[in-house]
Amino acid sequence: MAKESGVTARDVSRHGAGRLHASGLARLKASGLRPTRQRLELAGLLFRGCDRHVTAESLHDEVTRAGVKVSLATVYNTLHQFTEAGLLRQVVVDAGRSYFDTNVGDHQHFFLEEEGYLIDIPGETIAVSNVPAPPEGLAVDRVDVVVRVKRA
Amino acid sequence: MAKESGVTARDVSRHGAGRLHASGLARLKASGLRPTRQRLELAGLLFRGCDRHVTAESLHDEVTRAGVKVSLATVYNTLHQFTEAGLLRQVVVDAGRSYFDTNVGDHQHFFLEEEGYLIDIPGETIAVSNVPAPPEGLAVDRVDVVVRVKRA
DNA sequence: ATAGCTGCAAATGCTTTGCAAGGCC
DNA sequence: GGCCTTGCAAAGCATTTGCAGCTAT
Repeated sequence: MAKESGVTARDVSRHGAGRLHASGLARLKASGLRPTRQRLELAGLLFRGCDRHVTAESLHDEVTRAGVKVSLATVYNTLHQFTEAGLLRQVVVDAGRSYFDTNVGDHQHFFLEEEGYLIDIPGETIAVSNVPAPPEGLAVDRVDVVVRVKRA
Repeated sequence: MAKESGVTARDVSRHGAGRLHASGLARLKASGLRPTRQRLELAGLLFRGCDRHVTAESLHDEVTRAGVKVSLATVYNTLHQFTEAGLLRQVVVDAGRSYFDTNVGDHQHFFLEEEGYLIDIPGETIAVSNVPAPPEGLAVDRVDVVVRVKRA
C-alpha cells in the first residue's frame, strides 16, 4: 500500500527536487529541439519534477486549461519529437490510445484499464526470468510488462 | 530455433489434430453465437488446428482471398464477439492496431515490431517474479509480457 | 411466422501529413 | 536576411454504431 509512494520518491530523487522549469529548456537544447513557446510550455508541464503519464488528449486539455493555445496536432508532434529525443517513453497498454511516460528509465507499469490510469513499478522490483532465446536472426530489444489491475 | 515449433505442437495437441472445421460450429454453439455463414467461415480459418495471430485486416484479406464476401466491419464485430465468448484473446502490442490470438491459454509473446509479427511463448516458460502488491483497492487481473525483438 | 440477432454502410475519433508562417543563425 | 523549422488545418486510417435484412426457432 505504501509501495507506490516508493516509486514516486525514487523519481523525485532522479530528477532532483522542486520546480525545474529551467529543466525543460535545458532538455530541449540538449536534444537539439528548438525551444519554441509551445514546446517550452509542454516541457514545463511534463518535467515538473515527478513522473507523469499523459495521453495527447490529457496533455492538450492541461495546456489549454493553463491558458495556452496549442493545437492537439502540435501536442502529438511534440510528444513524438520528445520521444525520439529520449525525453519520453511511449507506453503501449491500450490499442487505440497512446500513453507517454516521463520516466524513461527501466521500469514497468500497473494499468487500471477502466480509468486509463498508469502507475510505475520500479525496474529493479520486477524480474522476468526464463525468457526463451528469440527465433534465429532476432534479438531482444526490450521486455515490457503490464500488470493489468481492476477495482477489487 | 526449434523453440517455436514447440509452441505450435503444444497447441495442436490442445486443439486436437487435423482439420477441425466442425470445431468452428461446435465452438459457436457452445458460446451461444449463431452459426452464420460468415462466422463459420471465419471460425474455420481461425481454428484450423494451430495457433494464429491475426489483425482484423489480415483476416479480412484472408477470407476475401478465399472467395467469401465479408465486410471488414463484420470481421471486427466477429473478432470481438469471439473474444467476449472466450474463443480469442486480444493482444495489445501496438498502439493503433489490434491483434487477436487463437491461443487463449496462459502465455506471452515475442513481437517483431517492424513486421507486425507475433510469436507465442508458452506460459510455463516465462516467470515474472516480485510483482509488487497493487495499490489499495486494486487487484491484479492479468500480467502481460511483451518481448520486443528486432532483426539482429 | 416471428422475435431477435446479425451484417454492413455510414459515422466516429484518434492520429498523421502538406503547407504557410515563424524563428534561429 | 536566408534557410530550415515549426504549427496547425485538413486528410487518413483503424475501429465502432444504427438500421435493414435475415436466421433459427
